[in-house]
Amino acid sequence: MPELPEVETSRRGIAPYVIDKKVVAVTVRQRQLRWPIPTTIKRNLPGMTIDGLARRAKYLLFRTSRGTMMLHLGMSGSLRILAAGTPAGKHDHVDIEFDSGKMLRFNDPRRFGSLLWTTDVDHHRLLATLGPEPLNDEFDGDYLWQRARGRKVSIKQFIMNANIVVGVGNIYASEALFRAGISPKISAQRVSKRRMQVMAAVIKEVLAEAIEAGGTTLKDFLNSDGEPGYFKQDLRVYGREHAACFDCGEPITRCVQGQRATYYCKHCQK
DNA sequence: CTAAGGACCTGTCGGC
DNA sequence: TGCCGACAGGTCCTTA
Repeated sequence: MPELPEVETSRRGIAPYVIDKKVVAVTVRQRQLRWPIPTTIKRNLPGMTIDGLARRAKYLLFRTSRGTMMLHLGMSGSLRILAAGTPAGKHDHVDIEFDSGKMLRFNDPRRFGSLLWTTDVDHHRLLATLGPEPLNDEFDGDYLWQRARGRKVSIKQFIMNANIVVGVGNIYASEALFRAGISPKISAQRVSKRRMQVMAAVIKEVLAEAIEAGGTTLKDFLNSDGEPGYFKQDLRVYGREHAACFDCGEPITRCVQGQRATYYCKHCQK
């Protein structure tokens, strides 16, 4: 479910309900997520006010004067704002209740998500080595080209590497490569500087468009039960194996790279 | 250092 | 209907 656009959409959706709100209770029903939820959360969070809600890569950062709660949605996590006391269903692992009478509920069937606590977010090991945010100015074609020196890995796996650039998930990696006309299989070091400039531009474009489309998701976000696939109508190659390419009409190809599915047009992408 | 593969976990879908 | 394998929007860790 969560690519960067959806994480950003989630952040915007929940922000009004958590910022400047005081936590009155934390309920943990299942602490075995990607990592066990530390006891420091239940110990530190109640009584604290959420001073800010930021996003770094796909982590949501809930800032308090005592420390920061880091939340990652993993592969199947979702957040909802509900009235406090709403009965919990399957995979509703954590509730954070506020003095407003609302609560933030974290649901995650596959439990690849995580909920962590840190007093030093600037040096946290999971954040320290991350590459730039794709929508920031520091991320551009020159940067990509420079980082690709000596990299034999495929361009698709290269742009999905969070140490190079964060937030490019499996769907938008395929989508961006299609828009750039670049084959997902070519080695990163063999992509010219000019083409890397196109690469960076389309990554920004596709993520920005998806965040924009997230407005629709945002609306449903609070009252739906997390149906996936809001961006489906905009996808040009992802999930379209054998279907006709929108540009040339040739069938879309599916292959596997790094154990993840890749979709591309052999005719349009070289 | 890079690259490749396994690991974590549940749910759904198609085929037999 | 039941069973089984393949697959799913992430990413860290181990090994070579």
